[in-house]
Amino acid sequence: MERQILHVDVNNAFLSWTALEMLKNGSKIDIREIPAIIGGDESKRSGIVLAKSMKAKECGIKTADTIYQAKMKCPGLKIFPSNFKIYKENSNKLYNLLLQYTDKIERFSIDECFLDMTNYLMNDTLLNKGKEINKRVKEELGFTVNVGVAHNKLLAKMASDFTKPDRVHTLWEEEIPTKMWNLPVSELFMLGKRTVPKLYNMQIKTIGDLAKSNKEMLAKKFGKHGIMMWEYANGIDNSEVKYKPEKPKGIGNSITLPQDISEIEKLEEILLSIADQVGYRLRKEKMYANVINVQLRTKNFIDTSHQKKLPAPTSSTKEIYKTAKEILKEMYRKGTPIRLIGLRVDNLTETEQNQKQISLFDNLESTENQKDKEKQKKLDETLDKIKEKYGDNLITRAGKMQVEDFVKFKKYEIKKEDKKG
DNA sequence: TCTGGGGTCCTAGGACCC
DNA sequence: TCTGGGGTCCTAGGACCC
Repeated sequence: MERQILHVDVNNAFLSWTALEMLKNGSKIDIREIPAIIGGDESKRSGIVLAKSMKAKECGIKTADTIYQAKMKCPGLKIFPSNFKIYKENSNKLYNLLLQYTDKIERFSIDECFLDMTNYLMNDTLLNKGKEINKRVKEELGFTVNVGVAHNKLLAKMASDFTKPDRVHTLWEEEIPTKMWNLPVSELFMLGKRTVPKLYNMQIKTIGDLAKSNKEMLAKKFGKHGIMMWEYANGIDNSEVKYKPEKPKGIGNSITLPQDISEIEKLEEILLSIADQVGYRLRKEKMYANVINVQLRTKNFIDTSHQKKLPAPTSSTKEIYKTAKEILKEMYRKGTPIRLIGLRVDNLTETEQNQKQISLFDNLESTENQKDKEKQKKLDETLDKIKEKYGDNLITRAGKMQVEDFVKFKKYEIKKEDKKG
């Protein structure tokens, strides 16, 4: 049976939501009406464009431009910081409104949802439902959305990306040649900046060119990705709307340092505070990590990552940090200026026990070791509770030296702030 | 005054075992 | 002395998304 799919996409989400918040707080200007962007902080070296107003877009500003570039393109540009707490709230409001139409909703990102409306149309048409959602979001929530209307997720997503803002577009199978095939191939979902130039060299310039090209040839050249892009270009997508929240496959945090760091001791301090965050998030998910991964980015933007599989799954901050520290030691070349450091846990499982290890390892483990583990667990639990209550800003491990290290880092951050001001 | 941070999935090569 | 593949696990890196 034909499926009935909607894709709801908030227009300039971060900027619109910031605009609403400002208006709520008495602002006289609506930043949606002027050349404005939501951007990172240049002094923290995270100066990129996260969202832009229509007027900023008209200047040629693109998402992920540097703020420096954006300013050059548009003198007089207004720049505002992001606020993810506000974004999450608005995202939830949208989700709750959409729940009135179907419970089969996939939250594809903070500002995008897929709705499976099959069996939820109630004698109405899919297009009418899309129009109703578009109208109600605007009237009840105060921001606008684009709605894509189609028979699968890919086509619904492509449709919502047509003219913006505040529009409802269909993309039925018979409309593919007129509405989609004339678009440049770079507009197709999942075709990024690496693949597009390769296709151009093959004289594949529009989505239509791709649709009419040879599938086997693409498979040979691009593997699975080649088959997928051919199917997408032809509007083929059988994937389901994943409405049940899924357990994460991995959890990670990373930080671009306010200034390059070339001393491993300092990198270790930062790694500890990241391990603390990651461990906290992992325990909140009630999951255990089997793989620890450390990522470094040099001052010249060269990324490397190394990982290690653990003998048994863990959620202990201490163990995560211990392994991460070993990995860092192995991969870090003395004196290299580091711009970014990150820590991820992967291969997550829902149990602490690794079947293979139960009989072998646990029995062999000394009682001393077990006691230490118990102690660590208690410590993690206690610190988690404190974080829950007061936020996770100034809480760190209990070890005296490590606390000092953490304070040192905080001071270091503050010093950078002062310099800038 | 260049270039965020959070993810997922895929591929390729080496180690190791049979 | 020389010469096999198949399968699985592990790791590093790349590509893509928002």
